[in-house]
Amino acid sequence: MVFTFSEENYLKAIYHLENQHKKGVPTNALAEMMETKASSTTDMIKRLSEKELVAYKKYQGVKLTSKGESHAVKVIRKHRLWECFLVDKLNFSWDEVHDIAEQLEHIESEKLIQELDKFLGYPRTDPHGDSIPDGKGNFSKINKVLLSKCEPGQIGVFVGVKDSSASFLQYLDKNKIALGAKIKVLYKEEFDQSIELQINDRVFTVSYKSASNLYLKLPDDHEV
Amino acid sequence: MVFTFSEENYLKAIYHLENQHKKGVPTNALAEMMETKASSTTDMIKRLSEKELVAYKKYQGVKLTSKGESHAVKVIRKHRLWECFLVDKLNFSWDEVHDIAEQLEHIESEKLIQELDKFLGYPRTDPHGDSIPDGKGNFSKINKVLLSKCEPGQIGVFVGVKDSSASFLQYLDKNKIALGAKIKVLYKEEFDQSIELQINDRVFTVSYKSASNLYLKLPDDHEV
DNA sequence: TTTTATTTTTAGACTAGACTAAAAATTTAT
DNA sequence: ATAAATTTTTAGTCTAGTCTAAAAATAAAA
Repeated sequence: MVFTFSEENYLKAIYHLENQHKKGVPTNALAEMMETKASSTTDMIKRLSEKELVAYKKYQGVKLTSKGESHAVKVIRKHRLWECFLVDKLNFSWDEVHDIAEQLEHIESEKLIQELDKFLGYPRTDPHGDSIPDGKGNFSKINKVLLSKCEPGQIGVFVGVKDSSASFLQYLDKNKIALGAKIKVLYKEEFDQSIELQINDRVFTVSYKSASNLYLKLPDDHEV
Repeated sequence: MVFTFSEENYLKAIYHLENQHKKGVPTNALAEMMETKASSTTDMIKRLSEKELVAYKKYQGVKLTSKGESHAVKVIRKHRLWECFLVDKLNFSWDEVHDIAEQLEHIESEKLIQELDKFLGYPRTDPHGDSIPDGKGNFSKINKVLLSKCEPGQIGVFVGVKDSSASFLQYLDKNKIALGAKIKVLYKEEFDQSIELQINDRVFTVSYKSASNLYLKLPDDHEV
């Protein structure tokens, strides 16, 4: 089966939205993520449905079929491997890689991605802490939790970001918050939900918005 | 200026055809290289002309403007650098890289290509012996000549192929003819223009067709 | 130089992917 | 439970890039 770039981008978007919308991704949500109009989205959904990549009933939202999901995961695998390549081999910083990986993820060659994976030493996470599916599409789902959901006293390791926009990543850099940092929640301000943390050896306060973009791995979590 | 993949492919094709068609590339020649119909080609020529990438007068064939040529060279630079990457870093053989490089050459990022160039150690030729334009678009034009134009007695080094199709490259591999081989023309058969050569230490005969795809660098050629 | 052959362009149609505006279905609120 | 608001779909249009068939221009041949 052959995929257009556009089809791949929609599949990816549906994949990501399915977390929030377990009973079908609404057309509007998909349209917003794709930055298109709902009518265009309906058109694409019909095409994807025709190809049996999504299950679709009018007005009921859309879900990936196993075929659609498996392809979405392939694209995500490619995206994340290319991000590793850019950071590990070509001296890019983590806030510069997203847009280029958006292009590279559509390059079609099984051997290319296999060899790239090998060349990079089979990395298990990308520069933003997201885990990289293996050749068969299997994730190592690590048990991470949003900082904004943590309670004072909890301790964890900063393992990923939710929103990997350049501006957020640059904010983290500027404030010396890097993947792997040990974080302890000291205090949650009731008024604005900002959180005071101990990060490595200093005290730092993040807004609620920032806290909702930071993933921690808690020490009592054991991977499968 | 933003370019579609299709526009870039046409620019590249025109660039290559300009060698054979100094006074304008005929629509049919371009259509044949692009594997499209002449009518489609005329349409594209008009679009390129609109963007001032080509100079075009009806029925007169088409020429790249300096703007068009400079972009064509950029695409060629990317193509050849990616080929180097695939062969040098990802264990591809020279007959496997063309199609993937055709995809990768359209990835848009100045920094990416700069860093890739650096990462590869600023290679000056690609795996097929074609020279790689530098960041400013300058080629080191080496003085190579087709084997089919050589006369008995001439000696040269095999430095490149004209047609880099997988089947031709595999034929060379099979017969242990690799870039860098020292070749002496022993005899040209008048009947079918096949050429008997001494290659390294053995004697080998190539057809006229093969000879017209092999470039030699003659010893009396001095680069600029 | 007139006819014939070839090349190139035009005209009109198709598809993918987008859009706007309007209609239809669903959900929310009174 | 009906009205109002929201969401989704349909209908029709647009562009890029392709096609076929036919017309027009150029080149080759008689």
